[in-house]
Amino acid sequence: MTSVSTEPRNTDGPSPATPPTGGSAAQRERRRRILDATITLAAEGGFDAVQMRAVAEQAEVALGTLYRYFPSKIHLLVSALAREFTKDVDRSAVRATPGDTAHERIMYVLNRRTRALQKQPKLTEALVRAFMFADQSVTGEIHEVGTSLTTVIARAMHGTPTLGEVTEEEAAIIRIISDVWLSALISWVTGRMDEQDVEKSIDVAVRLLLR
Amino acid sequence: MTSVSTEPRNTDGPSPATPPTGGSAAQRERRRRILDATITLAAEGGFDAVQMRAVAEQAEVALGTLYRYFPSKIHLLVSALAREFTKDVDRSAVRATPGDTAHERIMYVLNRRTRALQKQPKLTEALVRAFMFADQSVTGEIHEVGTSLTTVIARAMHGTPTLGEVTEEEAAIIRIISDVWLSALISWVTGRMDEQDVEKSIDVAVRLLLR
DNA sequence: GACTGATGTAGAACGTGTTACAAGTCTAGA
DNA sequence: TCTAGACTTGTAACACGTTCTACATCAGTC
Repeated sequence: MTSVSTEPRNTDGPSPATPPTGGSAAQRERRRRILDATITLAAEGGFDAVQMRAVAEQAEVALGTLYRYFPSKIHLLVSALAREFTKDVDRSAVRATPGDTAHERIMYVLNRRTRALQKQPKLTEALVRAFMFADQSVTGEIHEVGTSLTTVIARAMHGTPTLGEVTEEEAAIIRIISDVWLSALISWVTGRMDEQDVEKSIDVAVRLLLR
Repeated sequence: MTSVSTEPRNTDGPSPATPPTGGSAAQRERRRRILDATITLAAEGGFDAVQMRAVAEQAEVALGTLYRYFPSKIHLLVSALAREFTKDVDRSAVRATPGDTAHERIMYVLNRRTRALQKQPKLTEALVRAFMFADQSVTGEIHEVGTSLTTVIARAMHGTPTLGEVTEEEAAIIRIISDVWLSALISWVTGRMDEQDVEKSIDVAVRLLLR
């Protein structure tokens, strides 16, 4: 039912016309309201419920303004995902991850995040689908999400909030784990895996990669 | 610009109202024409160019008929992908994969397929995006694609066209390789990786998993 | 205080996926 | 052959992402 733009657009500037930190206080406030509305609607009804008119109305901005801030529905949802993930990264910087081995720590971090997402299936569906559908014009936001994820995994791998050097090999392993995690998440969102399958598949991947 | 349904629909029957092999000769012929038109349009203009009205026109069926055969654009594209992959599996069954080690054979198979896809970037974009965006209602077609992929990798791993027993561990490794491959393909489609990155990332994953 | 350019608002308009409907056509079985 | 039912067709209508237009507001400058 819902439509989704797939054409690159807004090619003359950075993807979010209003980046997270720039602009006046009123603008940052509008941006926050828009993302809040997005999360609320997505949590209630998933991807399809995030309708641009509904977001605009709930955030109390005009439709044109919404599009000025986020040039497409996909940008909007991926930006929302990036904001959520960034919160998580900040939290993970505060204290060491529990667990005696890299395997345990990585599983701890990923399972915690997985379970948090699974508590809000509609929201997760909306965010993950948007992430996967994103095209070239969303590169910036996608990259932000990817960075958050690898940072958190790298911290868990080393067991310290401060991030030391990461070797080539470790970086490769982390990327693969991210891929498996995202893949599992999609499978879960689309009903092809249940909660246990997700944890299991990540566990196997981590075990195979860290041996 | 393009719209994509994300609601489950056609919930009272199997996803493709007309499965690949059933129906009259005329129906199989119509199905073939529809998928051919889909591939042609996708190869020319990617996901956005696969417009349902255009597919119907080129396949010389009515729009309603198109929807009777494929209940949504996503079903249509994923079915097209499944058909292409199935062809590949059939081919891989004919002769042994070249290469002295499992690593070499897997890389041979995946690289060959990757390069084939990269020769038709628009087509690949359309098929991969549809695959990733697919929701619950497309489970059947998705599963078909997944099976093709794992079969081909399993054959390459063993080096024989006939498929012997696959251990739990091997199955897990194959799934992870599939995940990495699909992930890399998406990154390539969306311009976040180039050809070499794709091959490299798969090579690293296979090396780490088979050591 | 008036001007100007950027920003925001309200709402219409457009394109494409999807659905609905009325009428024609084909097929199996009596 | 005739008929019931399934299948096709052609076309209109609808929903929602996206774009466009005309006007209002606001911040900074003279």
